Amino acid sequence: MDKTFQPAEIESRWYQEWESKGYFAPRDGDGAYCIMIPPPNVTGSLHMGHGFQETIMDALIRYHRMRGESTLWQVGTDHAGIATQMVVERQLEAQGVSRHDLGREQFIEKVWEWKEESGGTITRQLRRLGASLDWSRERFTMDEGLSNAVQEVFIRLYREGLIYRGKRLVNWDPVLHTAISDLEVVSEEEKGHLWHFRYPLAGGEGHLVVATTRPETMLGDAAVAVHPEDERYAHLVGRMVELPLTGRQIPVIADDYVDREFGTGCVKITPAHDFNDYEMGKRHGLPLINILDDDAAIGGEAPEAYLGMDRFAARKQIVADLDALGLLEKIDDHTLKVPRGDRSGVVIEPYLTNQWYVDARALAGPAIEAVENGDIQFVPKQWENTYFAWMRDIQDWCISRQLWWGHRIPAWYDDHGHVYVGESERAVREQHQLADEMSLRQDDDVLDTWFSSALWTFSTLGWPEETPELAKFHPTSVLVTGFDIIFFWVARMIMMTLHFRNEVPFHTVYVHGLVRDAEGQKMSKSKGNVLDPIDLIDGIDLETLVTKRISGMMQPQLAAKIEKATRKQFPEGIAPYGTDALRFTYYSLASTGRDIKFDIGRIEGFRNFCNKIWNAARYVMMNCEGQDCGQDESLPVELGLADRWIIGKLQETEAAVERAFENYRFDHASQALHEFIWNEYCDWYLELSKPALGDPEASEAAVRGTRRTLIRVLEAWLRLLHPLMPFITEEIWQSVAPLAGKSGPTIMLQPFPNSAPEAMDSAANADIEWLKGVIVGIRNIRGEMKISLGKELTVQLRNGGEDDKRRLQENATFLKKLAKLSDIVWLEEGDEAPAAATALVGQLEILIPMAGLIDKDAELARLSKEVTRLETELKRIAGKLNNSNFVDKAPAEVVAKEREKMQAQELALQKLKEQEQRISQL
RNA sequence: AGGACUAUAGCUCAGUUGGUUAGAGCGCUACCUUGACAUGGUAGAGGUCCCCAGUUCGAAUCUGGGUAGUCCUACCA
Repeated sequence: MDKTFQPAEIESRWYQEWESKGYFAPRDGDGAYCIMIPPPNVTGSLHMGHGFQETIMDALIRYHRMRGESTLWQVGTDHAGIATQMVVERQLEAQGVSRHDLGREQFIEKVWEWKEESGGTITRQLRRLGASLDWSRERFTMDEGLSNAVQEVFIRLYREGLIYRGKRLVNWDPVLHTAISDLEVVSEEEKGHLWHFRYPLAGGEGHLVVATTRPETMLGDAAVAVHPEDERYAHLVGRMVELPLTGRQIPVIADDYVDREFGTGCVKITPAHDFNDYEMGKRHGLPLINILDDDAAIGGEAPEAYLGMDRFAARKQIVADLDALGLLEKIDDHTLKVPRGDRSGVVIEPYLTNQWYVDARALAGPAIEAVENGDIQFVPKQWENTYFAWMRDIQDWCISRQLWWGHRIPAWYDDHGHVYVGESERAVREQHQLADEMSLRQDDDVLDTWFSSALWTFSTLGWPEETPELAKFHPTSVLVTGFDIIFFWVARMIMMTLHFRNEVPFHTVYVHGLVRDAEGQKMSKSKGNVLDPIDLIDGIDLETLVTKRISGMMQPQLAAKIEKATRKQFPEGIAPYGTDALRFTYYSLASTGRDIKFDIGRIEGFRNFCNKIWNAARYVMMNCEGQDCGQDESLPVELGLADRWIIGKLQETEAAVERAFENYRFDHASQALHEFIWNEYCDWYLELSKPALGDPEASEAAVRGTRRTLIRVLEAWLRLLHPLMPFITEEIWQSVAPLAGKSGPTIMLQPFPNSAPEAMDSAANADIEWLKGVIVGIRNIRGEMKISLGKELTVQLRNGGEDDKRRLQENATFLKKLAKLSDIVWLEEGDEAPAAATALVGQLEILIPMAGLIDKDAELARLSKEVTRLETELKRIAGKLNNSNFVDKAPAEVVAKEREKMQAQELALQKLKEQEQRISQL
């Protein structure tokens, strides 16, 4: 074995082995366990958030696989309609070609080409993380099978009246030329203006003033509204005003939606270009006057003078024209929320179009109930509130997108605009007995990508066929996801699955936090703070990292800033840490919090942990390979104190890890393992094993017992650690297992360790704690008195009880070795004690003679520090015990515990004071 | 505007049902290349558990109020 752990070669070797041997596919087992991967964008690449999520799923999957369950981790990607189409369009653009030049069919071919070319990135990355996904079942939302499922669902919902088509206001992206759902619109506060315009009253005696943030929409105004109880304007309700620039007259109406306090209290109403105005328009029977075209330039029923003008140019023009007419009252600065498309970043326009909708309200009922009655549980539970809040106020879901890349809507129109929904044109003709010569035209639109991902849990298992996989693995066990897509995806999956399968898609939703950078900032390409998990695994030099971060940016002007920040944060680039260290870091961060700040310091610590594991195994192998380590069960075995202790501690750790897995507390699992392996197994057990193995007087059975414990405990914790650190555990396990009497081709398929409570050994724990106490006491004096470790000491023990005496007798060898002692003397009562530095373990006094070693003042200082500490502590306890309320009301055992504590501390204090006095007299 | 979450060591975070001397990792200080490991060892320093009040014998933990921050939902033209 190498002296340091070198992950790179080990990782690729083992992943290939596992995959080629088919270990990732479900095997027969007790019960089924299934996780569906939240499908990443097929043309995308993994970021830190993915890494975190995949790593958590892999731990769960490996854990349940080792527990003997029939385990499926379904892999797949989604087609990411808008994102992918945008990428391909941009590529074409670079060649000076638009998608319209190519035409729909050719364009889609190009997209498929791009998918073939770039689709491997994400799956390669998943493999690098060690994800044990069943690649043989890989699916893609645009696959034939999944497309069939999408079509089936659309048709059935349509026939049930749960999908309808309607002309409504939608969120229109004027650059992407498509409708998007409410969830795809992000509103951020931006600085803008509030323009005040005078609208003259028809008849010519005066005007009223309206305020607007979007002046250009005035071309489409259909009314001016005031509050019904607003006395200032009561006399105007029912009158008409002249709408400037349009030659139209519009009425003044009363509606209590109007806020009297805001602006002038008069609101211009533009039903075709504002969601609230649309609703008000419906209440008052106002006309919908569209004044935009698909590019959000002025169009529709707008006055000719403005036709074709871009909306923002028109805004300027209209303000200028009104000003010229003397109708501009004033312009105020105003901060407002501007809705932008989450993909394009452009300002979204409410725009009147024909779209397809899902009646979400109807589907929401059962979906709410499933969470209320516990069929589905969120972890942490608080996310259920988020879910309920959204579901109880759910809006109909606009599912049509004016894109080419996606599932085309299976609807055909005749020349009269009648719509026919069915599997194909032929099916539609047959069903409705339409003559062959009658022309039919398929709907141009495709479905929202989330429409197909909503079917993910069952469509990937073969639905609408009733496959054996569907029967076995559905409902799935747990969904692992971020809270940012509870609405987008989780809620919609629950609705669709309940409707079509009459069962939940999953029993548990584990909601994890979002990975942020070290400053707590969200990682994003435009901020230039993204980290590629693969770069943490393989390492990356600074120049490559900088280039990677500033290339292909939407806003190249930020490049300099990003370069500077990157050079500052990673002056040396990023070192290679390996997959296991990265994974363990993720787990250690997976607590219940919402934000996960990724600190590079953590991963370095866990890389060191990997090295520790590697070297511990190296030590064990050096001592066990080619030796008798108890493989022959018929030979006698004697277990020493340390052996019994570490076996017990292993059981405790196994129980803690299991509990952590059951509660999705991966941070607890990683902490328990880290603590056990480093602070117990390595720091103490391995050190204790050295004198045990080196003891010339030890019996063969005892040495065999130590070797057997070394190797078996190691073998067990390798399995315990495997779901979190798959590679290093596999590599080591291969050589360790045979010596521990285990065999098998891979650790992956070995049973997960079960805690055996009967092997926990409280007597051994107590003895080891005593041993540690004595050693630490001596080391402490050594440390503070600057006595080098090379100097062997003689210590004297005094005032101990029977237990102390026994423990000393049994462990003198260990004490000598670990505390570097030449001799230990037990002082009987009456024996003369020299001037010495003192440590206490319970009642037992440990004396280190000062002669020539220890400075009087230094020891006095040390003692006085200790005395002060004890006195403070004693005062606190005494205060408690002198309080009759405490003594009367607190549980007897708590009081007894405090009394005990006080007695022990008093005794200790007394001894230290005596010691202080004695030394000061020297 | 409504709601949620967070606040613990210099930094990143644990802290189960109220009773610990409030913990870990990283960082820091001192010493140490001893045969698994310097990606290491040993020892150490470091905390007003955001603030105020309350409940309680007892509060980092429970309740109320406040402050700061983050996020979500809905928005006033």
